[in-house]
Amino acid sequence: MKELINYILQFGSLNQQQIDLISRKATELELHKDDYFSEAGKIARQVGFVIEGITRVCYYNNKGEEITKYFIEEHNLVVDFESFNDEICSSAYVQAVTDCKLIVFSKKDWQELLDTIVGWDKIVHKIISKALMQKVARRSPLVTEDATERYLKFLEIYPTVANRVPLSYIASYLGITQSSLSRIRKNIR
Amino acid sequence: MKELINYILQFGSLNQQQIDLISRKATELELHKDDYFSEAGKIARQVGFVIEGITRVCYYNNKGEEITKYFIEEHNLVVDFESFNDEICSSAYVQAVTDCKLIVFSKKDWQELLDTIVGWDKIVHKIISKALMQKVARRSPLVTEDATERYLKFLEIYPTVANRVPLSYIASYLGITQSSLSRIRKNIR
DNA sequence: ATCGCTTTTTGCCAAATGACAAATGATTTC
DNA sequence: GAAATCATTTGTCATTTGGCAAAAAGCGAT
Repeated sequence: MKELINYILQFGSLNQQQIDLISRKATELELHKDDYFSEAGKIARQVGFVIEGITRVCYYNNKGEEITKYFIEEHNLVVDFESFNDEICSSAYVQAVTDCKLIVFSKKDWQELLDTIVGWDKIVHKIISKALMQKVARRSPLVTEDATERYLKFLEIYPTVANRVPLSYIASYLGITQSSLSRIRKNIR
Repeated sequence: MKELINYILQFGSLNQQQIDLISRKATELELHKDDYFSEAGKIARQVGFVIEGITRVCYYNNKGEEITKYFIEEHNLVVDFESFNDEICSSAYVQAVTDCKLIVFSKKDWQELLDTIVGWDKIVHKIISKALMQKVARRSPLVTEDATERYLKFLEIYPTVANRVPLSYIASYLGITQSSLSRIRKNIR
């Protein structure tokens, strides 16, 4: 919980009363490897914060291949923001890649925080904007690189992820095949 | 100007007085093809709105190749948001790809709008968030596709752009070579 | 330890893309 | 309108990556 509060305080200040309110609304949630946090075709009902473990957002393309859109590491918000906010069906799955410990807020409690805490909306906006910018910053450079450089960038971008997730997830994130990635890994060492 | 106001009103409501204030702060700016709106190494000083023409954001990679990060079409905000907001040096160029007509706000005037118009910050946040989500949504799918499908997706994503910008810009946006793109175009018809 | 299952590695060959250079086409300038 | 400049297309060949299948390695359950 302290971790969540510290994270939030990076984006704005809160008094003790506000912090207590947030803490009271928060619930712990454990996910097992491969569990879904939210699913395509459903409406995201929770905002989560990853305390431990790695999650990913993935979808299926028109060939039925499973594609990893991005990974979400410890100390990040995990939420299908569009779906959660606008109450529209999601087009992607949010899945635990390892066993995970999360702190979650229900839609109702989240709304209550927005209504009660002055400046909470600004903090949330900052958090979301930063996350979105990070996604752009991580994705864009990959397109223009060859497979090896993509993997090297991946290692920079997600230093804590590479050895904790299946190779196939990384491959689909990078847009290369498993076999190619396997060969690339071999050549790098 | 009407165009800008209509655009803004999609994201929230404003009374006539507020609209007038925005209109008074706005300045017209014409850019010629290849002019820079903002430059790498400098701090972005203006927020713009594209009335006519196409701009792009580009940068140079470690091999000195010029890479187009994305295009900005008519009726979109054009601003290096991080640089403008945090007053840090930009790492990218914002450039007119065709002759452009923009409406711009100086940093000072923009700040005044934020201070004066209740709810302006929310509207801006919405606009920015939407733009960022769009960037993610446009970029991510490209990584996992082959060159031909990337170009087809490009045509869907930027239907108004394909025939108005140099092939080389599109190629660098898609992460393929000019020659390949030229061949792909030939094969599609 | 062994079996069954999944993930990763490897081999082989085909297809896609890149690199480089030359030719063609388009546009600007004088 | 000819020359110069820039953008696009095309040709040739090398390299990278993908597709497919089999082998090897890792892992959990019994």
